[in-house]
Amino acid sequence: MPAISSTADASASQSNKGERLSQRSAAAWRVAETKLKNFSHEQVLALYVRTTNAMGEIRRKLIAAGVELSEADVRAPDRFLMERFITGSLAFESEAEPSAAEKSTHTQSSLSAPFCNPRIKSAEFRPTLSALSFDIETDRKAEQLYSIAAYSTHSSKVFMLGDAQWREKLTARADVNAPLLIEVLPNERAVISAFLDHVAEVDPDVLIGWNVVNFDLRCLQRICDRLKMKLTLGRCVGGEPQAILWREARERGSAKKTERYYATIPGRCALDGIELMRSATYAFENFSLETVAREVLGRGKLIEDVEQRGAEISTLFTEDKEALARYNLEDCKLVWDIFLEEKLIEFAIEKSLLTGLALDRYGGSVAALDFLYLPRLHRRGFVAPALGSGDTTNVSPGGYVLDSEPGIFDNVVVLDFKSLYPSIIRTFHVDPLALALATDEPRPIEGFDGGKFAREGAILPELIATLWAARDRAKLAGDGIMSQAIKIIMNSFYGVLGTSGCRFLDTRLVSSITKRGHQIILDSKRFIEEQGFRVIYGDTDSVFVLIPEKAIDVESGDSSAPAVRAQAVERIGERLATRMTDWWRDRIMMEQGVDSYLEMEFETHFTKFLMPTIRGTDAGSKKRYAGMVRIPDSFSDNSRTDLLSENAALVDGIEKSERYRLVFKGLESVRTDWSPLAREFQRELYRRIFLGEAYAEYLYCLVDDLRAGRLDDKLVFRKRLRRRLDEYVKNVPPHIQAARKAQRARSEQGFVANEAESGWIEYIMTRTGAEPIRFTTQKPDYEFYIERQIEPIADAILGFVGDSMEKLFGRQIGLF
DNA sequence: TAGCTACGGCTTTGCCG
DNA sequence: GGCAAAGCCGTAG
Repeated sequence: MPAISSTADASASQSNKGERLSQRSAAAWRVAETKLKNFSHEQVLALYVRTTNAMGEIRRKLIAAGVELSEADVRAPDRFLMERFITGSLAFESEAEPSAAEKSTHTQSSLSAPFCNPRIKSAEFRPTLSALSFDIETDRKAEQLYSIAAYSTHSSKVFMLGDAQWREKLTARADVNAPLLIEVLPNERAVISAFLDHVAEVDPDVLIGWNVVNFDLRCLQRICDRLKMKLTLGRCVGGEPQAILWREARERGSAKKTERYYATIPGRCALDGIELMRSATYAFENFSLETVAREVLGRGKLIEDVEQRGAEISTLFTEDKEALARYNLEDCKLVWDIFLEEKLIEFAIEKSLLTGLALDRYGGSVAALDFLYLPRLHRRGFVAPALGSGDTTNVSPGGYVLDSEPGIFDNVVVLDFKSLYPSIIRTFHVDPLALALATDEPRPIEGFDGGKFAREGAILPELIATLWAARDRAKLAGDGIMSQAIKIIMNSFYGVLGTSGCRFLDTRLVSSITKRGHQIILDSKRFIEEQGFRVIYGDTDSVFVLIPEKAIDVESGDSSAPAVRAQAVERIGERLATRMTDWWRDRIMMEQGVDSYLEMEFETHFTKFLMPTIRGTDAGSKKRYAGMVRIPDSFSDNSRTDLLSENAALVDGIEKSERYRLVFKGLESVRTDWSPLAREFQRELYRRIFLGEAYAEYLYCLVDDLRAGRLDDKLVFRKRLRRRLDEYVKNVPPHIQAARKAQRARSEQGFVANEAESGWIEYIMTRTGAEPIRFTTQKPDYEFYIERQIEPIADAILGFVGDSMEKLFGRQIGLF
């Protein structure tokens, strides 16, 4: 049975333009769904808006466009069902299997309005949303509310618990020009009420914050429950401000540590900076507000010792409320400025309009594919398979990683295929519908693992083409946000097809992508070698090509100027990429008779490049390398405009010296579970060796300093606990030993589990093993750090310059 | 309120004798 | 004590 079946559509009945879909029973939904077919594009959009809590601007535009919206439309939390309506999948899924007659009939759906992405169709529905950033301060132990700070375009204010004396003191100081407005209130209830009034007055579309749902909102909710009051942060319905609706996240595996909740705030939406940045593929050392703010804004929190801030906040609350208010408000501002700087709300809107999912849905790749795919499928008269019908017995491979040649090289060029997987999908018509239709076709396009694809009728390739074009337009228009949002969605299609959570799961689809990728990378390597070049490495969609001096001599006319030679290398790289693209175009046309959308491009020129061996062997490593890239003279640092581009500078561990930047991939210096000592050491040592500088003295001094205790602040390991502490039974690695010691120490001191610490452990290695940094007085075991952190890093590169730790320090480093 | 696989390094654990 | 396997984490793409 084909994965996709066709069905005859019910013919259009009478128009039901005023229909309101407020009923909740499944039967009613189903009836309404059939009526949906008669709805105009705008009306369907209106339904969508309903599902996304009706952000103010969209709502106003729809109203202006003559679409009626009831209060109920604004409130309805049943987004999931509504999404299904829009995608047209709900009514069919639960029905019996279509008859043979139905299967053989391809009827066009009666949905007349063009049903495509509204953002791409017209800019008209691109909304702007008003925001309010807020942050609470509490006594962590007793969960007493200290203050709530709120920051928005029009006003900033701190609502603080305090008695009449404080009130007098602080009010007296708050003159008109002071940017800090503190309202001192006598009890928690009054603080919350004042805050709720403030929110109602500002009337923001979105509430933003840092872990805002699962910390600030949850905490406020618990306090409200204790006070027996309603947390009415929602917009008004019938004059009544609405309370938050909570839904507990479903448990996922046994690794889950703490419960998580989703918040529905009628008429508004809570956007969490952490989740949003994660979904946009930002990467930081960690996602603490301190770290991200330092990285993005170049400034951090107001309290110095971020580690101990729990205690400091309590002290400030009793002794210096103004300072606490400033701190509290500054956190709001940091969040606000991060959102502003990185255009996070705009990103959320673009993503939402592209995927059809609510603004505060951060993952949802499967649902996004449904949103984009199902309407198109439906319009062609086909019904998608239900969830769980895919065959999960066979697994498809992932990307192909070429064996590497270890060593230090000059002039290595990286060529890679632009969006390889999307371009494979596009070129070879990898698509669920095309797979189903291929059975009727005399000469389908060949895939892998039995996959064959029809030459006409594929949906996914068309979808990618549309997105691709939209992305090119966005890039041209300088719209990095849009471009990034599209890129994420395009790249998610492949992954989605390989999960049992996706209705289209099929190994033939996945293998036809990844195994085609294998063929492409392997044959590309062969092609380049036939051109007389050495390919020393490659991963999934890239090849690393060594450019010999001789070729550079020829290309540069025997120039010795570094800039001229670098340009020559670049030209050689560009030329290779172009030839490769052309070669594949010809070959694919010949073999399969389709147009190739594969495009190889020149990516990077490493003037120096290092490929390590697998430790303790002579074999070249994979997914670990370092290189030096020349920064052209004309380079000007436009601060952080490149954060959303392919290589976010600080994320990849790039360091800028005067004319070069170092790139580290996979090596210790980009691994957060290595000590800062080791990470800094690797950067410095590689820099020296790449630039031909002396390193012996540096190493001697480093070891000296370490043993003298001058580097004690760089010895802390930081590691995540991916499961609950008691679940580590098979193995108890060092970080777990440390975490258990910390847990014991805390309970002895009568502390409740520290929220900030859950899920992470910081420890050092001592003579008696791993010790939690917060609860140890032990001295670090310096020999451990020399042997296990310095030595392996040093030897990985020193071997290539005929040196080693042993040569530098003698047979026994310990005896030096 | 379900994207994927490939890979390396370090550690503990289990097994051998 | 020596060795291989398994567990765990973080990373590349």
